[in-house]
Amino acid sequence: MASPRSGATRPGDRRARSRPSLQGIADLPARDRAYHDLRYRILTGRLAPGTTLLETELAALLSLSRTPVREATIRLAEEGLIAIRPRHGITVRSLTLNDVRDILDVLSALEIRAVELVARRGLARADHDRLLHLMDRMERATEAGDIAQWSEMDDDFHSTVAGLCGNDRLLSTLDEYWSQQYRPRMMIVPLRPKPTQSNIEHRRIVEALAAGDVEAARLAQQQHRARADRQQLDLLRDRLADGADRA
Amino acid sequence: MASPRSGATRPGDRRARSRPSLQGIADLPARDRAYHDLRYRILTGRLAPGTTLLETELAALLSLSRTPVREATIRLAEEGLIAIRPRHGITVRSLTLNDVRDILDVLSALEIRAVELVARRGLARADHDRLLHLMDRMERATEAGDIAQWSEMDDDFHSTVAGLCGNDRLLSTLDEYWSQQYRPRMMIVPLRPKPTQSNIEHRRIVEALAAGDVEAARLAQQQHRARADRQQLDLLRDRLADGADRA
DNA sequence: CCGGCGAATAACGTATACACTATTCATGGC
DNA sequence: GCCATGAATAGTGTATACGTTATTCGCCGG
Repeated sequence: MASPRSGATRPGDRRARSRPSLQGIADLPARDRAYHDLRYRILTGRLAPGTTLLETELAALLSLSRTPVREATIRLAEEGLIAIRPRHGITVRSLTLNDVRDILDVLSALEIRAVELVARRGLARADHDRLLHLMDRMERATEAGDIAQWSEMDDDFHSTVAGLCGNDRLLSTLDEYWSQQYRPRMMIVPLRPKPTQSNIEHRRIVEALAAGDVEAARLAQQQHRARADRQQLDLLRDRLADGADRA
Repeated sequence: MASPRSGATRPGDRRARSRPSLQGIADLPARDRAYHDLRYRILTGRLAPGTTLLETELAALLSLSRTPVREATIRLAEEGLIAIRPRHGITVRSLTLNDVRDILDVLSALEIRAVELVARRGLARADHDRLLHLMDRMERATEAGDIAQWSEMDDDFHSTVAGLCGNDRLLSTLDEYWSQQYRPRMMIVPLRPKPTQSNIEHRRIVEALAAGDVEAARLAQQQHRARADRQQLDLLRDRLADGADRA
């Protein structure tokens, strides 16, 4: 990513919301392999929230020495995925409902700004077509009741839009917060009702973008996120009601 | 900071926009001392933009071994203050006008969200009084033509407001971006005209906060930042016109 | 039986050592 | 004279070693 950050995130990836993956990290330095490997395990639940490991144990797990593992964990801690408590271990952070709310509050603010920037820059024909195509597919998935696939495409949609904003720092921070809400977001996929409202709102957003109407785009995105975030928090509350109070 | 980040930023500091300082870092671990020391030197210009040093040289400069210095530089690179180019050195980042624009675009989006949150939470009497007091002093400084002091209080004002938002992650990210624009902001202080318009806008913001009017607060903050950022970029462009094209 | 004090231990923070590789400089060929 | 090729070099990435200190466990006293 041509971002201000140093450590390569994923080579040649210009989009926020990179779905967890280990593609193409084989020849990266050990520190970056450790970072991506751990991030992947955390986001996919292979390292469950609450899991606590010592530096030495993590190093053994990854077959590395403590040095690159330390550097990776510092980065992951900065990004909010783990908590480092010296002599108590490195813990995969679990999130309370309030944590998720805070994360979404930042995420949505950033995404709104991204959409404003896209509207200001204008939408190229190819990008517009791509979004229209995506929305068609999302609507078909909705009718077919395939919420899981819809959810993936929803990520893709917002990621694609944000990716057009032209502000790498914004994308970088967006990606950081997106990572933080990835697990809770996945948790509630099976609970989602048919996202007909989201589909409508997506159309409104793209229309505003195509028209280059910054204010309309801001409003559409803001309302979309406000409603979607409220729904996500509600579903998460239900989900957390049976079980622990953390995700 | 009771933030998601691991490395102590400044012990017991609950505000964003911590003015560069080395208070109370004496007994922190070497890695954190290195981080704060370098950050301080960069923000205050003691390490000028473009300065390039090798890991070994930095370690010697700080009288530490490479390990804690490396960990500090990784963090500073993540925060956008330095660029690490292996075998070419660690360079204090200099910013183009476009960089500053990108930074301000993120910063203002975050600050707008912070203000919305404050409005939603409501303004305690003590905080309201404090802001009123600050605004009085800023207006007196304006009349007295003491722009430098006004600028400091302006930081204080926005920092205080943001600090009331109740979202530590937001504050953390806000602080990161605030650091990035600190130097360019300082550069143009001597060029600023009397900030009478800002003073008026501050009153509007606080009124909306006191009324708990989220939408009015958002609008007031948005307009304030849009105008102030535009002014800052204009002044910076002038400033950069005579000299290099980077800050 | 519980609580506090102290020694043992082990985890971490930092320093250092080592090996790899990118860069540079010099030499030789074109 | 310039470019390319190779060896020298030095900076970094990683491993490891070491010292400090927080935590834990056991023992003793209350």
